[in-house]
Amino acid sequence: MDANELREAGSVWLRDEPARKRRATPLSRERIVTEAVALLDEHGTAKLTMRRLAESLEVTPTALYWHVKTKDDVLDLAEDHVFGEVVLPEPGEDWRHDVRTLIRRWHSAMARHPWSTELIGRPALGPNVLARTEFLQSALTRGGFAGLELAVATRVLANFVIGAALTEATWRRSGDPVTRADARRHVEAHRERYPTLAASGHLDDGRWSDEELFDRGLDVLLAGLPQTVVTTMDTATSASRPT
Amino acid sequence: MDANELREAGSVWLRDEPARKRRATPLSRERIVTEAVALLDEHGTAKLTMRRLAESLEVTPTALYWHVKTKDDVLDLAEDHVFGEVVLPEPGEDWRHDVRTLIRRWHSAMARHPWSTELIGRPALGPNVLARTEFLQSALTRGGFAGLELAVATRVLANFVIGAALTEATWRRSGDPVTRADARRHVEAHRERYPTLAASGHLDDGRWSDEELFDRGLDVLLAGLPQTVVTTMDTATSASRPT
DNA sequence: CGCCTCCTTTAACGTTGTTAAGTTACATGC
DNA sequence: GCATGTAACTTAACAACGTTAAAGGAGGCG
Repeated sequence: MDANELREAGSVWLRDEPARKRRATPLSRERIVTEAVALLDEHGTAKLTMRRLAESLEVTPTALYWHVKTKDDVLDLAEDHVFGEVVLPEPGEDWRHDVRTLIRRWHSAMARHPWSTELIGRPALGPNVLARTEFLQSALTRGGFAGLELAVATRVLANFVIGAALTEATWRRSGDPVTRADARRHVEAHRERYPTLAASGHLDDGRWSDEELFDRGLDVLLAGLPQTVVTTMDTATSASRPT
Repeated sequence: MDANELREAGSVWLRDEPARKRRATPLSRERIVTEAVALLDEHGTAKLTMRRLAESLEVTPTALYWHVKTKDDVLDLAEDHVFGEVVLPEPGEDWRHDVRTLIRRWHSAMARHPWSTELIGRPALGPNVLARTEFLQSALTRGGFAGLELAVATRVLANFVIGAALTEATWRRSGDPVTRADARRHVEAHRERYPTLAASGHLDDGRWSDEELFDRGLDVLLAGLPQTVVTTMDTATSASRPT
């Protein structure tokens, strides 16, 4: 900024020498992603621009484009980075345990980076995503799932994690200003329209922690999965099928 | 565009009279939202700009700002519009049936407008969203859920719908170009890294329809919900709790 | 010394959301 | 029937954004 002014206004002697081109630690795809994640953690997706990202890296915006084709690339890489944070458990003898800890770690990784929920809409076929799916499916396979049941189980679990992360992020975001209190007041003002909602305290804050709700929800899923092999004779009474 | 050229170049007589300001059907918040939804359906979120929206309504971009405070307002309204499309079932005697049809309709509404999954991150406390939550909670209450269990059940179901809609939208989007085939080829090229994935055909296309996977998943959820009242003595053995 | 490749900068383009200030059409009060 | 006011819209402009084209310097190699 002021460096620019100097360069234009002053005489030769006052100008600082041209910024050296070879950086001490040159830019790299990895450094870009790391910094992007940091910025996203701090300010969210809306505030991440190529210019700000470049500024944080002390580089011109256009320098990024040598390492990365487009901004979407950065976002894709950042998203995959989140999945890279979930370390896969050592497969044990209890597949339920494995599934459970994987799901928990996955969930907590997304909770650590709430912006990842906004980015998950984009085609996610990065290596870390695939590795995680592989682990999940292999654990379920060990549990006796196959074919359609395997596909259903995979999706149920994945959908739950993603939905939970998204819900919680939204919940937390709308809790910042008066929005939350507003909604609660709105519900109570129209009690006749939302009787159950008003009574259940659905909008109340710390009534139950996200973690507890998530864990109990995971219990529900695992209890509902048809247990064809490991435990026979159980909840196999797949619910009735009304239309 | 050419109207502009005329106005500048030609003499007074060649200029067309200034566009009359009072439109036949004046702009309104509702018309804006309707048009926005149509554009979103057609081109997705990335292509929706205030200028394009204005153009479709045959109005100057800035005209929108009289009816709406910001672009985010438009998106919020569009999102709530989607929820408005899911008609609440008539509460019957079978709460499971009610829950099931509500969840199904909710899911299909989001599937009809895939862009809604990208927008669901934003604080969603619109009237239609609240009405839907009220219905869901009241049905569950009739089913005997209360307190923590009610909260858990609500979240599990909501998370499932949201996660499913998002997953399916992503899946469909990444199926457009060669991306999907690329991923499959990548998995098969590294078979040693993804043995289960390669064997299960997780990336295969129409192996099972989204609808079937969703319905079966819903079965799992309903089967797993603790049935405290309707059916006693069941899955209450909440699974083990490893860390 | 000259050349080549890697990495970065300077400059610029078109597009975006949004604001400020006008301008017109119509309703109303007198 | 005329001024006045308000609702609805336009013109003009801004800063910020993603991205491209072109140039230029640093270091390695001949």
